[in-house]
Amino acid sequence: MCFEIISVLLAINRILLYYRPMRTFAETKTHEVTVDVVILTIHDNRLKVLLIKRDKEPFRGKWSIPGGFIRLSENIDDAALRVLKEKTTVSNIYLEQLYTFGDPLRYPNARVITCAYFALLRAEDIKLDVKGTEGVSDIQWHEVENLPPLAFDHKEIIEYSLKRTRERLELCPIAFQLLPKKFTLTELQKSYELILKKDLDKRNFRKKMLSSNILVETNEYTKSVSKRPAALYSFDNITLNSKRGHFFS
Amino acid sequence: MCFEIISVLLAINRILLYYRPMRTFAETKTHEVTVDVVILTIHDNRLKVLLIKRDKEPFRGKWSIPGGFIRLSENIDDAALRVLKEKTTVSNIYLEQLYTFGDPLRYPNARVITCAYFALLRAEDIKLDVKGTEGVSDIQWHEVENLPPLAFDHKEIIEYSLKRTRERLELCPIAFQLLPKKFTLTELQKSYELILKKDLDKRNFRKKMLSSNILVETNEYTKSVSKRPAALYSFDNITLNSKRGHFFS
DNA sequence: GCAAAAGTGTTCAATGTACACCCATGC
DNA sequence: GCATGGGTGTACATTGAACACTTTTGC
Repeated sequence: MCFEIISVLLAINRILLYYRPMRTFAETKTHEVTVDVVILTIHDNRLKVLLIKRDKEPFRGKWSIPGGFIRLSENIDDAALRVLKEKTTVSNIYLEQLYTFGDPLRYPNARVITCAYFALLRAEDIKLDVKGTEGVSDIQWHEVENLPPLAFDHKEIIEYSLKRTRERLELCPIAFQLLPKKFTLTELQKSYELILKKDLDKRNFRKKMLSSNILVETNEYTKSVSKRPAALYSFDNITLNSKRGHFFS
Repeated sequence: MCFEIISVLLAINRILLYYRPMRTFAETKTHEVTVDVVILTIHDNRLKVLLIKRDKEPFRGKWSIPGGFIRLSENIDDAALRVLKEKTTVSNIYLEQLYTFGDPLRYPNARVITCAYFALLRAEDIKLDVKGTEGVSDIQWHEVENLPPLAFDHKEIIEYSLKRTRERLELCPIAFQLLPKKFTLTELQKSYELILKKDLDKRNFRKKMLSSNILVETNEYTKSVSKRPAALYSFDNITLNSKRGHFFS
């Protein structure tokens, strides 16, 4: 008898938890846990982050990085990948857990802890498509140097992802993940300069890249206007993977 | 009227949530979130981790790293510090968020996501005291090279903390945090060797340390048996802090 | 022929690595 | 006087940093 009452109450409990409005989160004894993914790419010689415009409270009308609640039976990496797949056509993606942000005041009227990830993508692998994404009125690339007002603590999260990307880049050539499959050395150098926020010496950069044996000559060249064509390179996955242990120590 | 019923149900809900047994966690719509702290030190020329013996299910009788649930109004760093303070007399501690582990199967019969931290402490700052710590039957240092069977995924968490400590040590001299306030160069070198798991050249090591200007001569010497006394050094906090921007990039 | 970006080597400084012997002390 | 760990310097290799001119193309 007692057990049946508790079962009924638990069932009601579950339903209430499911439909409770945001503002009651803080009144329960639990935290919500989300993943948020900073998606970076390089496009038009600019380092850009994918932002969505929120069409629901809180922060309706503000921009934010894509995210979502972690499902009960889903591990956190899979949740991040799911968020990523909603917005992109992923393939051989660079996705890394960044940091977990959990200030009690980061989310209004609720305790929401977010496990932040960052991903490096080729711009060509992105589909900018709002359809089917509930609560989103727009989706756009934004230059990281010129961000609009952001929801929650997403400005801090993006800044931290840039810092981490910079640290990673000093150890291994992850900038490839941001470029088209075939790229010129100048484009590669430019991507390094955008991430590291400093100019690099052209000859030293090329020497270092070419001596690392991770580049493959494609024997193709750019066709451009009024200048010398540039050699296109691609990225030696096999050599990189064999060096991964070294690059990532 | 409807509001009152909901209020009563929510109150019952809160009570039930508070007292529900572990096995019903997974039946609710929420995750539990904990912090776990890997506490490292060097003692008797060994790298050691602080473990507690669990006196409650799950994993009763197994060893685990100290941890606890994050309170609703507490940020995650504070929760980690709270766990640390229960076991130690902290002062100027090195505490860093490590990684968030959230495999659905890591915790039996519940979904518990844990935000792992690691801390580097002087052995002298630890109090090994079980009193007042509910659910703990023992607390001991264990050599990281010789761990007992551990609860949950704590073996993985410890291993990851060692990897991270190694990476940090290559960038900045955090090994100080593990040693007594006054130490010999040989002790410092030994701590590097324990963390990096490789032998270092004595002359090169001393040259590097002494030229970095982060060591202060105390003009004190060890008094030992049948050997030459060794100079004791301490750690120049001022110089280190001014270099922190550099050490941590 | 000119604008615009591609491509190319050498020199120097700093840093890391290898390596072997004398010193101070307690017993 | 001997056992034990403390303390010391040089030579070489590797890596990073500075620096300016020629080449190829489209117009």
